[in-house]
Amino acid sequence: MSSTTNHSKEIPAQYNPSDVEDKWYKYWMDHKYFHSTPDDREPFTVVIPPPNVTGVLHMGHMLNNTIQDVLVRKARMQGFNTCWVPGTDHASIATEAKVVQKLRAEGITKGDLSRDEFLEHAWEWTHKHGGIILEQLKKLGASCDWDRTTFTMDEKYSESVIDTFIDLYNKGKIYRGARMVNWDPSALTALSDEEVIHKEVNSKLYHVRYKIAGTVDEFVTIATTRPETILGDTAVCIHPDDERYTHLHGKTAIVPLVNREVSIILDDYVDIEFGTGCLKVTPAHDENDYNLGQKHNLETINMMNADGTISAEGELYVGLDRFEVRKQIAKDLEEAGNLVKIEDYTNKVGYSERTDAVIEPRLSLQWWVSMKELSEPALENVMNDTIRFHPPKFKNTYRHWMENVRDWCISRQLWWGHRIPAYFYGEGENDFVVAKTLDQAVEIAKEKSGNASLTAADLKQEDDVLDTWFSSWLWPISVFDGFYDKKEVDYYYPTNDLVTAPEIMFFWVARMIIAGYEYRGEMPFKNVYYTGIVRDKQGRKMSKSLGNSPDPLDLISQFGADGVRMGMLFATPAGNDLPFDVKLCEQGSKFSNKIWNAFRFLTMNMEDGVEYKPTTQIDADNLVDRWMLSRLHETIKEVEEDFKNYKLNDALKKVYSLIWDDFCDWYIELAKPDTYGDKFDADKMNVALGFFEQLMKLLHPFMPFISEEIWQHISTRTSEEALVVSEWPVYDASFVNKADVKLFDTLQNTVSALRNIRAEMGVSPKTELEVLIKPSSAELLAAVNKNNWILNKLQSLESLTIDTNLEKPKASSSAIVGGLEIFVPLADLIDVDKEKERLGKEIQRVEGFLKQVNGKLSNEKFVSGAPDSVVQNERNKKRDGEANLEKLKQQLQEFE
RNA sequence: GGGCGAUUAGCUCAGUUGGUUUAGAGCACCUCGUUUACACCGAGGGGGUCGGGGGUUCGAGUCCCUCAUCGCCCACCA
Repeated sequence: MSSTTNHSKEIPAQYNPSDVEDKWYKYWMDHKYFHSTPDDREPFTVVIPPPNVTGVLHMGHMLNNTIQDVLVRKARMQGFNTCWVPGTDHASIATEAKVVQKLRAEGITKGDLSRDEFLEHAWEWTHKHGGIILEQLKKLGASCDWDRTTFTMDEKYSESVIDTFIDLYNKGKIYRGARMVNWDPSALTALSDEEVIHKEVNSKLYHVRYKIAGTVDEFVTIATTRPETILGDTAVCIHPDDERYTHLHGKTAIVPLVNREVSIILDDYVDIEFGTGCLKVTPAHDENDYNLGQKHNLETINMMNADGTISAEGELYVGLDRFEVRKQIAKDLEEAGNLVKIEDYTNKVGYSERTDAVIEPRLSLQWWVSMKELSEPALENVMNDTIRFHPPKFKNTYRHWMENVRDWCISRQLWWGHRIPAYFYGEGENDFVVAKTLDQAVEIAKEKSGNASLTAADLKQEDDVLDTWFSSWLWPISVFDGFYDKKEVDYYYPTNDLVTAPEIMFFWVARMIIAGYEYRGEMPFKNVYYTGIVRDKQGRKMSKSLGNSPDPLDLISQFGADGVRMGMLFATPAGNDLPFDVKLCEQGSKFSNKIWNAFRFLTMNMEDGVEYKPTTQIDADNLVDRWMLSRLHETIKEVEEDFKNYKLNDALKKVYSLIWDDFCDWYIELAKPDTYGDKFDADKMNVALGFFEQLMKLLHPFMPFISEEIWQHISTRTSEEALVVSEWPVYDASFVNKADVKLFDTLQNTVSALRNIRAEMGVSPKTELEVLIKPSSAELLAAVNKNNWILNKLQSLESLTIDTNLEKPKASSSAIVGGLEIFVPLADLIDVDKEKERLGKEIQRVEGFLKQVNGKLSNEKFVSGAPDSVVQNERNKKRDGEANLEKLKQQLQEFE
């Protein structure tokens, strides 16, 4: 395909992305451009936030992975040994829930199956749906090293998870203990604090009176939102200083319905102001109550089963669901005369992140990671910017969490995941050992129990698996097999950029940092880029359940991957939500088409049989070439700066504008041959192609497919080369000529002024105008004279007179641009009223401007207080403004 | 209840340490236009007292206080 000499081939006016995107992805893959192995170059490493293995691509993934790909592709072009590791997460609870659901649809309940049978189903499900999402990422253009695809339940990876558990246990950082946990009665497992979502709900506050023991009609009234827990009450609590209840000190109360006599305890935990100032205590079903129970030695009545139904210990309503009981017990309390009133009440209730079930505080024996010490380096190194957050505002959130970090509940009563390597040899709470294999466990158990005759048959492994995040916190290390083979991890670690959503800052980011310092003694990544949330037009988060998310693959087939990437990036500063609108993708695909047509146009202007070769050797005598080169390098510099600050959308907008506004609207327009039917001369074409090539390089990280397609057409290259691995443009200050940019800017404004006059006067662009220009200096005269062809080319002119001693023509339309006074005599065409209106508007504008300037200058304190340069600048503004005003007024007088 | 962050054109956002043209961009809107790529285009235009109030300063969209609205995170008030 290299610089074909037959250019007459028909190129369609519409760019069709699907024609080229699959082709180039395959090409990149076939040439192994995404594959990385350690070498002498500096590495640039990114690890993907592993999506759920059975998940499907949603808009959040699109945004997240587009950003990663932009960063990775740019680094690759800059010559880094770039390695973007893809993979998937086993997503313990989410995947297990899906498998359970699927089995239920087949009439099988989880309880009917053995652990091994269930896992067989789970693996089958995983193999069937697993990795679909990775295939979808390829459509987006993600340049991952697919040879490194990792799954958190791969054999080696799993080994590292288990070894980490054992290591932390041996260090005393993991312990087993009975605590109040967040219980998900639907998934039947404990959850970490982070997996609980607190939602504000409208509920009821039930006021219930408990009879004082030994009295006939003395009562104490408590307030509760969960009346069903009355069944588990083992005390009533009041504040010791509450004078309303002094007479109850030392008394006991009767719990309604169950008629249990419980003591009235005193504790300053009670808020006298809240409700009735009197609290019922249910130690087994509320964390605060549990603490009170510990303190006051209260009995615990576990009145609820794991699935949220009432247990035998509850005595009443046994087997009924908690919410059923809530309704029923209110009625029964009322009948019994114990219900005082029900108030509407708003409070926060915890829900399971995965199953949306209402969380039940539940006393149970779980495994915990002791977090305080582990998290210290992780806190410090984010606060001191060793690890940089983008945007930095998230440091606050991070600090707040880290400073108040609580121990991490890592055991889950599930089967899908890494099974905890603990083995029990007895019934006691501490009759267990932690070991990598059963054999090792036997040995340790013999020692710990003092029973030398223990055998493998006496040991029973813990049923629980580990929290998914207990495996993914090792991701930046374990994807390089970093626990067992240092070769790769020493090269690739620490990784460079992590791109993820702020919602998993605690689940994942913080914990990876913790694990990084614990196991590598170093940060896992240098930068964390937090993306926003993709929302619909109404501001709602896009989600499957709301059905408000477009299918990413549909979008790609409609607008092309390039168009969709553009659409996502255009409106996304780091950390800000993205209000998604397909119009943005449409804008992206229109941009593709614009670029395509620039290419098409150049191709149409190639002579058959001529070999063209893009060059960066511009025509030094041509202002337009020098201007375009300056603009290119100015933009390279700005884009570099934006990348440094992770302002990808700003970088993209600058590249967009450079291509569309500067290159297409001005450069190509001015490069067009003078005469219809003529082709470009070869030198001019080669310079244009040279610019185009540089532009495609700048564009490539954002729109990899169309840029590669065009590059392959225009560049001279060997068959092994590709844009994806070409050299990123380097800023060169010597190519930026400020004077050229300014002069060209003045000429652009001159053209705009003439267009404005035509538009306002209703003069067709084709009408040939007589134009007179009066430059304010001899230098400007020379410069404009030399480049008058630019005006001639962009405007249909009958004559062009440039003279510093110009006589102002009568009855002309006029404008002032930079140091140029422009006159267009339009004797018969001119509409005097319109011209007066035009001038009047301009005079008004300049007068308003001068008023402000004069206001400053007439302020004695400004003149004496402000720096000289600022005052001088205002004086210049005044001088120029007044001169312009004078000219405008004269021009207006012509018509009076 | 605590903390953080926002509030600039109809919409989405830029606006670096307060002082280069009486605030910029894209989209949307209005007018004109098929001129040698592109109507998925070109040209021109309208539109903002920078959330309200107060303060610091010669000077504030930019700094401080306060109020209002919105968003996010955290928290064991039943």
